[in-house]
Amino acid sequence: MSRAHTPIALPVYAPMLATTAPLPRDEAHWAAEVKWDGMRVLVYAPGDGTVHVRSRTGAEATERFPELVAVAEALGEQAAVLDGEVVALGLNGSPSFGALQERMSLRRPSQIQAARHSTPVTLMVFDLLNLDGHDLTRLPYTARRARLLELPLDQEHGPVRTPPAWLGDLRSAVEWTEAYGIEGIVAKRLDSLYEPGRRSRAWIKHKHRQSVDVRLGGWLADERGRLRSVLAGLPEHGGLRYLGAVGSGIGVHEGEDLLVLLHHLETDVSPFLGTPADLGRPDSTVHWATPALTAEVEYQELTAGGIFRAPVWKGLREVTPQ
DNA sequence: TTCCGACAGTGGGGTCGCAAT
DNA sequence: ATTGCGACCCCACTATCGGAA
Repeated sequence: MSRAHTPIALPVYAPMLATTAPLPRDEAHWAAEVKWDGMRVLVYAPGDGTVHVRSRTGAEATERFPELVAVAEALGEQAAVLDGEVVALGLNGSPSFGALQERMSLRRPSQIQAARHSTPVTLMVFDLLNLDGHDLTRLPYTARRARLLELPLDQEHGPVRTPPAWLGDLRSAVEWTEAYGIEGIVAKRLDSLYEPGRRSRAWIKHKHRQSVDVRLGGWLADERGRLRSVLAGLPEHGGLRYLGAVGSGIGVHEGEDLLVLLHHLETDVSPFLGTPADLGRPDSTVHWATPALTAEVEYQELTAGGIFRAPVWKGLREVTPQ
């Protein structure tokens, strides 16, 4: 079978990060890629048949995704450092972060082996940082992409993909990803270099986020009584269906104002249908409120349990109906 | 002087796996 | 057998500080 080859020394890289910002107008100078909803990884293949996988923060992740040895098998003696995202496909065939979470959290080898079949993962490769020991980060995006696409990574039925990018057409990318229910896109400047460890403006992420008007049925306070987050829900069957706690986006001043309003509405009984389980940190105190306040909340998606993922407070609505 | 960029800290949802109960 | 909690993953945002523009 495959002979062991001499590994090539590969430098350790930190992944380049994207900035959240409005999409650029000079589309011709940009490419768009799908923003995969999974786990960011750098894959080091030194050319000796092995791979090393590291997470965004540099944590060792090789054992968690044993199927990624496919990278080494595809490359043979070639050495490379790849940047990509590990995703798991849900029942509908599109990437499911929930499905991936179970995979990436597994640590015991026996559990991982069992999960390889029930929850297979795919590596979506989008950048090439090093080839045969030669650093490519100083090459522009288009050149790195060209070198990447020359590699025999994308094999039929394999766990490794090199998805195509839209060149000079961000609008199509936005429409396509929107239509397919994909998280969003990352726009990348065609002439940009790879900036390891930096959150660069040469990469701009654009997400399709949801927005909803919720009722406030309570809040979580810290030890000193200050507002940590508000408990949101939607009216249903005479009560509130719990949607989650929202804290991000509430400024200090706004939080103080909000707390005054909520105190006037405080009640002893929960307005939520059933008791929301696992409310916040243990050192938070729970307060219930008559759900008279309406607010706008933005979020990424609902989890399998029907709870906000990445909720952000947008503000109180002027008028509360009813 | 003003405007970033980096960093630390805060808020959220979630999983596993080990230690304490 | 349960429960608590620390590690890690994902995410958005706030506040601050120092240096570049």
